[in-house]
Amino acid sequence: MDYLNGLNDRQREAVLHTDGPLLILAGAGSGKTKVVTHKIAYLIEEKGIFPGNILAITFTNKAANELKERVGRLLSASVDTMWMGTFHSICVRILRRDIDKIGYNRSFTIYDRDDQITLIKECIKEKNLDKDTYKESSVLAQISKLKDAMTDPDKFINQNYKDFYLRNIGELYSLYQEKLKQYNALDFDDLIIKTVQLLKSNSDVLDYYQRKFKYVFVDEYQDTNKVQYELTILLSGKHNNICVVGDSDQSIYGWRGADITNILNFEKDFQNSTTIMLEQNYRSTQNILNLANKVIKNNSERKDKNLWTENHGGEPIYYEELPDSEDEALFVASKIEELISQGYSLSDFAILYRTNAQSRSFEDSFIRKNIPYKIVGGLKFYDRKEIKDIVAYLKVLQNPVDNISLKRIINVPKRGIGNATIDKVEEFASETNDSIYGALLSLDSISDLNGRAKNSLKPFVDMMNKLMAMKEVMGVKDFIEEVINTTGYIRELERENTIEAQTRIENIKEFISVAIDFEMRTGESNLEEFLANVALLSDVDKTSDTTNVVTMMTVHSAKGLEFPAVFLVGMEDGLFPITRAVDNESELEEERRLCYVAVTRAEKILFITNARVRTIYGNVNYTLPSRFIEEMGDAIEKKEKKNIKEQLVSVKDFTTNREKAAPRPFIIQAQPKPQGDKNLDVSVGDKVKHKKFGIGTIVQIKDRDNDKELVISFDGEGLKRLLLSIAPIEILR
DNA sequence: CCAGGCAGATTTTTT
DNA sequence: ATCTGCCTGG
Repeated sequence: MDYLNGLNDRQREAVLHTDGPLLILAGAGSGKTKVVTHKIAYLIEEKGIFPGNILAITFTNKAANELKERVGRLLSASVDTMWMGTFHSICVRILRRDIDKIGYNRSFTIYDRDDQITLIKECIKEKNLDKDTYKESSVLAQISKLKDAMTDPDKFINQNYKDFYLRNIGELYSLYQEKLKQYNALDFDDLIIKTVQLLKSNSDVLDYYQRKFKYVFVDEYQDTNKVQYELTILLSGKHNNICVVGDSDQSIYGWRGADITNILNFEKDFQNSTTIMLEQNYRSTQNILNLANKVIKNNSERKDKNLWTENHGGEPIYYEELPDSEDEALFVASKIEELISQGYSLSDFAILYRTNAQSRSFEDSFIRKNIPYKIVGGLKFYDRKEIKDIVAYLKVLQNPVDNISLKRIINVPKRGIGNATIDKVEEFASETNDSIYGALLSLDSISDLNGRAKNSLKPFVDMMNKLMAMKEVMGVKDFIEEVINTTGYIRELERENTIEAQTRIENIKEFISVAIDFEMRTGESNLEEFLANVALLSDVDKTSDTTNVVTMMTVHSAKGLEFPAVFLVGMEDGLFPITRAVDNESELEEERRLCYVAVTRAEKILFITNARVRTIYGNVNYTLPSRFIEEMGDAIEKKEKKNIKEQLVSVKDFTTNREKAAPRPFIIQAQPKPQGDKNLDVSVGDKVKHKKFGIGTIVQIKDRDNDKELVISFDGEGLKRLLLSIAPIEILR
């Protein structure tokens, strides 16, 4: 088979350049996945490289699986021995083999964001620090930054000895790491850092991997951070056949420590490197590309490049300004219906927004219009309480010294083990330098505990011991079922007998099918592997491939994906770009890159919308269109604003005194409304008289554009939802 | 020990 | 607006 078929000159050059460092600057939609798959196939088939000598690092597991599948389709040989995965999953694989060489136990647990928060809370409490001054998320962010810079706690404390606040951050960092170690747990950052440490301190391990990985690929290189960069250098160090692919215009993870200079300095960092630019786009129409180019040109810190395509023209870019987010959602829903009647299918559409919270109004309108959809990210399956609980059980059973998980489930379902009891056990544990579970094993020697507490604890310990024994002889799926039965978790939910409990049970069943899936897919039935798999899933990975539905997600999640028709919604200053980026040039540039990513997801049709009024935290904000819309200029087709609700219910009186938007800085709090014909000054509790419903009491008031939506409880009629402007009511006062 | 009620924060993006 | 965590009374 000819692996060069169907490639353009540049792509071909990239495939053929196999030896030495190679940087592929791949614009959006320029066929980089094609290049990588063909290149790997070429290496294996034409150059006789063993798949086991190839390492490919991608941004999500889904991307890794796709890559593997696509390479597999090009080849006759099996690709199973090839290493493909995210930085995190690759590192877990390396660490499972050899982490004992740096003093951890190989059955380590991976802590996700929630576990991290619980852990840092524990640290803040233990150090007696004020939890308002040391907010968990902010402390964690700082720790993560320090880890990324490979600054160790002691060094940081010494550097900042005179600064009370920073010194405490350092102390917290130190304690946090200590506890992680004690609980035999690693957070996301640690997975990579510990791998780097392992490789640096054990030359035989390093040597093994350096020999093994003759060819190393890194995708989305613009979003790698410093530690990942270092790891890349270590792994590819011997053969030096490192091929990185990326696009600096699509670097959108700066806030997470991604370091754009990794890609900008590639040529300096790697001797004798070659750079290939892929600028021909195969995804989008000329109109879409023009728009994208026009926006990204406003960034000053970038290498100039220009995407071009042979798909001339195309549909114009549609732009629509709507009164509020509800209208925006209805507009999108009805446009989708319209396009479907023209032959599009549901899976062709994506709705992209800046923040997860925006999905709500779209969900509402889609449910109303009966359009099937799925949401990527946001309210995540794996974040549900019941799933976290089960996972916590599994984590403890696999790694009993994991105090964080143990404390989560020791009294779930309720078994009469209260906080006072747990505190006493924990105290005993720390005095004897043991884990909580270790302390529980010698229950009788904890003198502080009264008989009742011991009577509650004893059955728990026996149960856990029994489960640990069973774990050794059972497959993951069977074992999970055993856990939910033995612990009484399901029984408790069944007893509750509420709709909510029913949903939780469904979710647990879903989780079991995840386990079945895992066993089938990997042929593994090992709990450790399963847990690592669950912990390292990205949002994109976690979303089931429901086929024919509309997709909703944040722009971040959309990276690397493409859709025939894209709705880029909520394009308002203060939302996109987000407020905190508005007065910071480099953050604003990242927002602009984000906008660029959003626009370039579209193949054929792109709609851009914004809402004049957006409700945040339940209060009304007047907004201005995003500055990015200004920058798009004549590349978009601007139309007069339309009010869908006005078409449905004709509101005549309020079209004349439309509020003027406030001047920048853009989002301001709603002012008291000017009074119209009717007395707009109503409040909850006021009595009203309705022509048909009679006397009622206002129980709720919501701002609606220039109007107010009232919820009124009428005597004998129940609750009614009415618009103040048009409802035939008078206020009785 | 626990359930239910209230006050307060929360929302940028995530492996 | 919704969720979380803390406090109080049983």
